Amino acid sequence: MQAERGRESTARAAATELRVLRAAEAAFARRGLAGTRVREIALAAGVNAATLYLYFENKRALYQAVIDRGFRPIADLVESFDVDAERRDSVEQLVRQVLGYLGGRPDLSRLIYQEAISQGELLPHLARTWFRPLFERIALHIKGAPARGGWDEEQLPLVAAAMANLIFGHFALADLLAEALDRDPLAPDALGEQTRLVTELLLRIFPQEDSR
Amino acid sequence: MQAERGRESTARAAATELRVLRAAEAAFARRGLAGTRVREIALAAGVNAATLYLYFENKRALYQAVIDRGFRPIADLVESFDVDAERRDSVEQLVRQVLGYLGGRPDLSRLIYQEAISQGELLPHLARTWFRPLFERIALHIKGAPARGGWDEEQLPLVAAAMANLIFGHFALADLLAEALDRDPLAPDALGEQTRLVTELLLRIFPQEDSR
Amino acid sequence: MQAERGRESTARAAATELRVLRAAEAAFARRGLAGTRVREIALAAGVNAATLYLYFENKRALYQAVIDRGFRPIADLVESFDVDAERRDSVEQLVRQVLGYLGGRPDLSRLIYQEAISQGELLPHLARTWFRPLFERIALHIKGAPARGGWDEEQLPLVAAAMANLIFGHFALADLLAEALDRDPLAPDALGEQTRLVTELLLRIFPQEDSR
Amino acid sequence: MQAERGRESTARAAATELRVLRAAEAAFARRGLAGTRVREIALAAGVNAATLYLYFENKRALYQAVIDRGFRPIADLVESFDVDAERRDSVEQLVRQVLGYLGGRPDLSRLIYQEAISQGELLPHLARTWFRPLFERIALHIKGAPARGGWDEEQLPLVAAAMANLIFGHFALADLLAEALDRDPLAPDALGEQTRLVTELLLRIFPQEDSR
DNA sequence: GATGAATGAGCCTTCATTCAT
DNA sequence: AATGAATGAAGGCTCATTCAT
Repeated sequence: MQAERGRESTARAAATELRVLRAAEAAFARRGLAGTRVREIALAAGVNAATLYLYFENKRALYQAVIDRGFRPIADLVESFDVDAERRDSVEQLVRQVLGYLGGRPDLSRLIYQEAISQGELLPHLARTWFRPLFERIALHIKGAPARGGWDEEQLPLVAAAMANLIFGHFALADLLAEALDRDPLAPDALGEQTRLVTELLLRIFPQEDSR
Repeated sequence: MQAERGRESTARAAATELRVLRAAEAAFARRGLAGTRVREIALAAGVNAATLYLYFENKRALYQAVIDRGFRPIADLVESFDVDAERRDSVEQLVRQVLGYLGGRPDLSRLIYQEAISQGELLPHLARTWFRPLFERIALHIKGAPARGGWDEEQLPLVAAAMANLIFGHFALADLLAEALDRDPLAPDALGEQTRLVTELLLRIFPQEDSR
Repeated sequence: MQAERGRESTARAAATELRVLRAAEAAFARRGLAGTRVREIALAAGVNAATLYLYFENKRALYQAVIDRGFRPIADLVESFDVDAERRDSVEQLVRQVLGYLGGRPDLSRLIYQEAISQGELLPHLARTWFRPLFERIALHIKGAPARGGWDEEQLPLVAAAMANLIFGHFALADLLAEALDRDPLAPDALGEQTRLVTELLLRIFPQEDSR
Repeated sequence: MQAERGRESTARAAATELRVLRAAEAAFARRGLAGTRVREIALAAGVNAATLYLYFENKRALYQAVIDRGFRPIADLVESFDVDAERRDSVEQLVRQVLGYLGGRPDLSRLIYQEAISQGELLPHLARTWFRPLFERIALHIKGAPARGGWDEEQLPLVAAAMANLIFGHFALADLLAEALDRDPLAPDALGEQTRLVTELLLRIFPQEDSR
């Protein structure tokens, strides 16, 4: 009984924490750390504001937890990038995978821009432990391509950064694009087109003989 | 005398208003409307917080004024885009011009993402009066290119959006890139390289016979 | 248990709300809505200013609540006026009752003049739902008196108003009278005399054969 | 020239000061010292807020000046009360004179209640230098009447106070009465009736053989 | 585990007041 | 004489956070 109750209780606690994390992710992504109210997160999570403090020391700690939770999967994805995946199929598949994940959680892209723009305290950590490896991996990939796609070596980091902007920006700017294009950039068909578009762009950026 | 006195007085007021607008632009760009404290703007502008209210009805009105002031020049720039400017020189020159302007005021790019991400009230206005024409102009430009650069007609809007991300994202993410690349993306040499990069990308995206 | 806890909790909240209402009544009566500081109410109530907002939406709502709470008993009193109470005993008893109530809460009389003088938003409501019936009841009473006390029908409303001034003014002007008469008009003996005085005045205003 | 300019200037200054005093009287009467804003007085007077400080040291001094200016005529009126004026004509004439003056400046009555209710700093001064003599004079008048109108000596001060309430209250409560009676208590005909009413009341309060 | 009640700090805004012109 | 520009000090209200229950 005691044990079961503990288990139940633990399960309940975990569920509550998850609800809080989800609500916090959405709120922080939209309005940033300073612009988000604790009560608003609590309301969206369906709990009392005081309850948040059972799970997180304070608002900042919750923010940190949101970032950690949100970006671990992305770090894993980056880890799995296969540098040798040079055929078109592979590129398109990879793009589809990445866009698919980001499309399902557009708040992550928003968080990146939030952090970068507001010079959040987590920015250095984010930049070094995740973006730097990502850029290096892309640069490595380009280097492996025949004739480096025609880019100078010193241009490679900027090229990598441009690619990141291409991918994440689509989601971060989704609302702006929706308004300007009269179309929802997060709808499945739009995501499909965006996948084709990015794939095509990548191939133009890094032309590969064997993919033609 | 009377008139001059009035002019002097007006001049002082105008100078104060300008200082406030500049300080506000920097602050809003970084932390958004909700995240920015009025006192912090006042401090940065070197005036008392109460002084802000001599020039702007409230924080929101100041925000609006910042947006209006910041984006009018961009709107003018868009207006002056020459659709027939198809030679490489022209493209590079245009890119240099745009990046030069944005590089000097990176806060404008940040404001765009802030507004888009936080779904600000000015977003629809911004999207319709400025981004939509911009995208249409770009699409028109692509259409005029031989074989449309190989893009389907329905892809064109997304291509235009991608270009916007490419250009503005560089500035919005500047701090993140600085941290990840160990290099200041706003430094003159970096801007120069970015200009070359974007020009090259544009030419790959919209290949033009006479530029080869 | 659950219920009791809820009741306890509710009891504490109710006690706090009551302390706030009392403090607010005293402050508003003295300095009016605009002249009263929220912090000063909170201080008098022994709570933090933020606590007020747990119970009332804003200062105006608190003011409204004070008025509502304060005047309901008076409205009930008016309701219970017995038009046929014509004997001297009855008149004196009624006057004693009214003056007794008002003497215990002189802030209510002050609130009336505050509202009337400052043209508060609640004035029309107060005038129509409470004063108008009061005046009508008094006029009815006079009409029932032999020869109407000698007043013309069209004078009756003004006579009723004069009586109201006679009664409420004593409390509203209490501090002025204290200073001018070197005597506390709210002390029990002064209230006793005032009761005799008003009774006598009423009988002169509305002479009644059977009361002589 | 110089002198004339000075004279003109002085005349202009006096006119400005008067406009300010009038605007201040209206505002203070309605909302009291604490509830009245300096800017609002300035606006109503048609001058810049800074101009007020050319004529009055601060808001409190202006308030004092308003009180002084407003009540000097009343003090004079009290001074001129003729204790021996016992015939009905005389009483009615006096009442007409007082009500006429107060009816033309209802803000004075409002100021009295404001000061008394809010325990203003000027209250003791007002009470001792003006109300006390007024009450004494009335008491003296009553004493001189045959059989004192039937009042005990110790009741006389309260009787005098009641009379004051009767007279000033009509103007202080004017807005409330207007709403409750559907009639403007400050209109000429209403003032006429009120004069008759008060006269009649006075005669009942202080019956005089030779006036019958 | 969860919450209602409470609060100190701080936010946006307004106020009375000053001063250079 | 008059005012536009400016500000220190509140004023109303909200926020993140704590704690008894």
